Amino acid sequence: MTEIEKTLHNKRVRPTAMRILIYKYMAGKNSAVALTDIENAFDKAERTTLYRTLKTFEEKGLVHQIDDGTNVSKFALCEPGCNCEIDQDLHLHFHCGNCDKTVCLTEHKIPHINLPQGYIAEDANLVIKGICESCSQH
Amino acid sequence: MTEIEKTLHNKRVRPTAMRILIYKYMAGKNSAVALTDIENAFDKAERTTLYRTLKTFEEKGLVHQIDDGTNVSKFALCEPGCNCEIDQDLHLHFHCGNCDKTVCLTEHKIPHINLPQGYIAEDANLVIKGICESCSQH
DNA sequence: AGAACTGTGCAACAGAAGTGCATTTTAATG
DNA sequence: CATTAAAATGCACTTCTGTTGCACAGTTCT
Repeated sequence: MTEIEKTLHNKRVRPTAMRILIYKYMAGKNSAVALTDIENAFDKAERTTLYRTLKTFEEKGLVHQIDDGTNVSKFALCEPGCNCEIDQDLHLHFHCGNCDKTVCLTEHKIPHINLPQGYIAEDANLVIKGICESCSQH
Repeated sequence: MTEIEKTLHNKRVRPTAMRILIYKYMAGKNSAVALTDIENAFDKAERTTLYRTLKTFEEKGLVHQIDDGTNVSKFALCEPGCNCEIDQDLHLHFHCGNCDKTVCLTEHKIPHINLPQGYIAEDANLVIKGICESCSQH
């Protein structure tokens, strides 16, 4: 049993061939991926399978969905300690307008905001847009 | 010349009948509107016209586009003093999961975030999700 | 082996966003 | 006021993402 199979198993996700491939693919990227990215990476892949796989991963707390403002949902693996399916891990995300990549800044949590009277916060999404580390060096 | 016509004129937007209607509609709402909302409000309206009208309004600084995480673009009128087409007015937005409305909290600016070395911020989007004022009273 | 369940593939649909082109409306000018 | 150029509008269509239903394949359990 490989590391990845163990990880899937720990999160109660049956480690099928496809799921392992998808997990491996995501683990190899340092930025969030869109469904279409995975689809293009393996040309044998079915959109539906990927779609449902990502949903399963998300439900089981293996990945989290990111809305970076591009109107395309992105996904990124959760950090080892992250329990975002129970208690949200509200880190912020950075979207580079140059290379179009979105990365998690897991060390940077969303600051607490005082809302007006009557408003109840349950979730938050903060995306910073600009130029990322590798693009700014050129 | 009405107030609205003056406002459009000041922003170099030709005040056509449709534009005045759209502006009036948005001014009457206290929450952000989607293109579909306007389409449904006037059944004579053409999607394309609305689409391009909103784009024009946005370019000329009459409205700002809001990405509230619903994957549907919303728009809201800019406040009188707002010059968000030049120098962004980074207030935050609140999306209510109950009534599905999105509102601007113009008094609440997005706090400054210290990014890691090499990252350059140009824009930011912060959306708080939860229960809004009027929904929490029931 | 057979039953029951889960995962996968195919086809199709829904909704939003966006484009090209012809026509109408508006503003500007003589 | 008639003419004309530019801007706005309406219509038809395309593309892309997300989503669902259903049938089939693969897995697990007894």
